[in-house]
Amino acid sequence: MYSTLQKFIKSKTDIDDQSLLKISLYFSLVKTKRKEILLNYDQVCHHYYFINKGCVRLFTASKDGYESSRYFAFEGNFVTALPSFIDQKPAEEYLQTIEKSELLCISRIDFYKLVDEVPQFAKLYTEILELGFIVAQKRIYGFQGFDALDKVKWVIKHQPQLLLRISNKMMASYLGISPSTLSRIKSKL
Amino acid sequence: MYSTLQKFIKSKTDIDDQSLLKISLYFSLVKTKRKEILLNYDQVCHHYYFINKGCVRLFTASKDGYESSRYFAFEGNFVTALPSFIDQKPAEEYLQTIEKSELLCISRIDFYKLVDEVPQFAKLYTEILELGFIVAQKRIYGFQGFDALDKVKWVIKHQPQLLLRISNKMMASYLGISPSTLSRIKSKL
DNA sequence: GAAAAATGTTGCCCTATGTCAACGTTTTTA
DNA sequence: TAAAAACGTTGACATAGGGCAACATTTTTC
Repeated sequence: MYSTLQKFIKSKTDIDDQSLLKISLYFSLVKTKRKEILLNYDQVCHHYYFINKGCVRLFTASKDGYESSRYFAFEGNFVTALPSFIDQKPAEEYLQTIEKSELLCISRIDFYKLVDEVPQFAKLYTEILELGFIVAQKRIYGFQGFDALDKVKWVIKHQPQLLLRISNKMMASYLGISPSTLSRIKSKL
Repeated sequence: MYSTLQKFIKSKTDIDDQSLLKISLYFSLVKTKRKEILLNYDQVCHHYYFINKGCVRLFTASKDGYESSRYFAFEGNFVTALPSFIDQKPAEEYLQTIEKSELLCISRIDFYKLVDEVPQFAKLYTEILELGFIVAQKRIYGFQGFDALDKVKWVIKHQPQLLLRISNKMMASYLGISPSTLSRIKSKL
């Protein structure tokens, strides 16, 4: 149950087995169906998730139902609605599984407790933040000034796995283009 | 010289005067003209800057000279090309003052030394990362799916000071719209 | 495994916004 | 402070990509 998580942590920091076990035991297993909402727009986010299996999507929806996908996290990665998790304000975004998934869930309280008590976990958190920041940067700036074709090419180059696991509709909402346009572009590649 | 920096640090974490002084002494003063390049596209970023006075812009330029502004930092804030600073790879972006400025500069080596040696500084770094992440998020997602008018309104609401200190041209390159369009929109507000 | 629902594709038309150019205004430089 | 350069504004025009609808295909549900 904890092997993927432990492998992930070991890959990021030098850690003894005892600390690793201590960390692990704060995580509980959550099994979900596909399209299950983990966090609603108005909710404050109290959990961090590690994905053992499946895929989690971070997105928003405008009043008229238009969805805008922000981020997709797959096996072996952490995901949460970080701004809400940090500030404890309403998320203004949704967390949702897009496949049947197995998640390891830790409460915010326990998470920050580990950050305080286990230096390696603090280091891990710093690396998650650094990496998150870099990915977010690449995402914004990778797209800035791009037309639809360039965006698709960018994803093919930098996140090819997305195209394989994500529906066209979600892909389009991630790229900020319409499904029609995405469809037209794909037919010309 | 260090008073703004020290005020900033005190506002983020509980710290004794000795640690504060220790931190301060690693920073050296850099005075710049306007439009001075602090970091070039191909360079690896070795410094973190705190802005005592003035303004620093983070941007990229495509081969044909089109500039895309990423971020503007003003008095009392830290700024660097973080992905390059973290990974020590070429920045693929520029750092530039847009006004005559006074910066406090710390080398990457000293910066991480402080992160290791001064717990409050580590905490400060975590907060900078958290905040940076949140701001980057708001930036991406605030703009996603917006047309030009919505983007301008978003900035008026969330970063009104930008409109006062930044030229239309830079503002447009920040919003990802043409100066003409920005000009037309402003005339209709 | 049949019916229903969701998703993907494609054509037609339309709008927002880019490009270019002309001109006025402000800022910079010497 | 005068000349040059950069910037801002506005009009005419071109075009990428959105909206909608019809139909095809795939996925889900019972």
